[in-house]
Amino acid sequence: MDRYENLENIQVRPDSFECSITADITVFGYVENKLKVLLLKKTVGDIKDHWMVPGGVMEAQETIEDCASKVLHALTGFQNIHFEQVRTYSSIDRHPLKRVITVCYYALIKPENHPLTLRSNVQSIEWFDMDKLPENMGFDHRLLIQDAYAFVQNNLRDRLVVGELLPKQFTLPELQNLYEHILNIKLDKRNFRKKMFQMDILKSTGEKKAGVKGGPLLYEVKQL
Amino acid sequence: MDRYENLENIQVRPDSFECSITADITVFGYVENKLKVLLLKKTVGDIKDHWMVPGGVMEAQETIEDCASKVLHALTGFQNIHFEQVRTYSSIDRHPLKRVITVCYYALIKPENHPLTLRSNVQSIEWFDMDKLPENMGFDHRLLIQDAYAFVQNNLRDRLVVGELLPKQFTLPELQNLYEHILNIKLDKRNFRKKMFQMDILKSTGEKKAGVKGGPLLYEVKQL
DNA sequence: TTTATTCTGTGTATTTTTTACACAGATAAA
DNA sequence: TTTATCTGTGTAAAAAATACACAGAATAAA
Repeated sequence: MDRYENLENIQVRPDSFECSITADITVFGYVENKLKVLLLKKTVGDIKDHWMVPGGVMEAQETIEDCASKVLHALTGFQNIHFEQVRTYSSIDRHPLKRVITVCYYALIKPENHPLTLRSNVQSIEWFDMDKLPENMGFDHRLLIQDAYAFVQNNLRDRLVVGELLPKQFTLPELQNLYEHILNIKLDKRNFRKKMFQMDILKSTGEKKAGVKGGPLLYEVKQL
Repeated sequence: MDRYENLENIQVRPDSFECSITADITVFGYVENKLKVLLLKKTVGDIKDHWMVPGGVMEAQETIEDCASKVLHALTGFQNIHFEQVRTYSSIDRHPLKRVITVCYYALIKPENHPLTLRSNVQSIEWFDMDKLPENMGFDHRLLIQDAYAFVQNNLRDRLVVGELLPKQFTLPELQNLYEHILNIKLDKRNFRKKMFQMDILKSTGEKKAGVKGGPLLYEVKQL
């Protein structure tokens, strides 16, 4: 006997089952030489007093990407943040109120460019060290962060995914530190530079960064 | 002025917007030394006479993965097929009848293990060469196939993603052909073998395949 | 049965890529 | 002015990827 034998609700119809969609964005930041994740507690909702990544429901007239922008802005004030899709989660009981599936994204930003403010509906918002995530996280958000982190690590291996993690102009040691902290490994200075230069993605500004011993040169990402 | 200023519908509520979810599965097959995609035309629905990948709506009591299994079985009869998530698409007008977002998967199967039959609601079902996809494809399914194909190629580079594309026991030349056709490049025989052996994923059965000149050895994938 | 044809299976030399490694010059701090 | 810290650079060694040819096995043809 076959559990699918008499299922014919394959076709999209006006009365097809519907459920809510949310976009969740794992926002990574890089500060004090540590990779951080932005988490918040809401003042309202079903799982108060639990930390979660920014997320919220999609509406009729928007794509999920529109929704992600909207949500990020509403909950953090951030605007024009680049993000990429990671994965979609659809466990049946992931949301206590009703059936909700969520499409997840990650974003990389530089916290000092985006000071945290308490927006409406937000009780607390904080950067957490990747290795010191709080115990009480809502929904499946711990899994979600894990997956997003793995995704970022993979992307970093052959592309340049600095995103907004560094200021527009940065030194090579700064870039290398970023890589080391995201990949969680130690890199050789000369080999790292060799690789970056042959990727041909950096442009020297000719200027030196003041206030640092050694007087390191400032670079920026080449625009295509 | 800010387009998001007075949006507060972030929170999941009982009356949050809902829409239908579909799972679409790009099924790749490998036959006659060619990589193929399984497409079908339905007898009912909104875009008749257009080829599309198997897909259908998710219901209340199932995850999207459940849905993908169900849909695949309903439309093709295939069962116990392994598939992986590729990406979620949410353009507003992608479906003519109503708002539908789709979560896409890919699967790799061996056509000769899964003969095509016309199931209910299916008008035609066929394997198409990857480089000879039909003109009249429904929805955004051409894009969807492109993305799935790129995904498979990437996976193949460092993992073994034979899926079900080959029989349980296969020869090294067969495996190499598969790689060459998926990656669309020519590989060196000796180097390919060297790589496979040092990946340590193959187990020799000790038997030779009959009916082939040279008497090639049969291998199978090592189970962990 | 013999012969011809086609396919499999193997090792080594060459090139390319990756890794390891140390010190002089610049700047800030003392 | 001296000291301490950080930047910037090249080369040698190791590892990985690539290029390449022929003998043996099985089928197909004579």
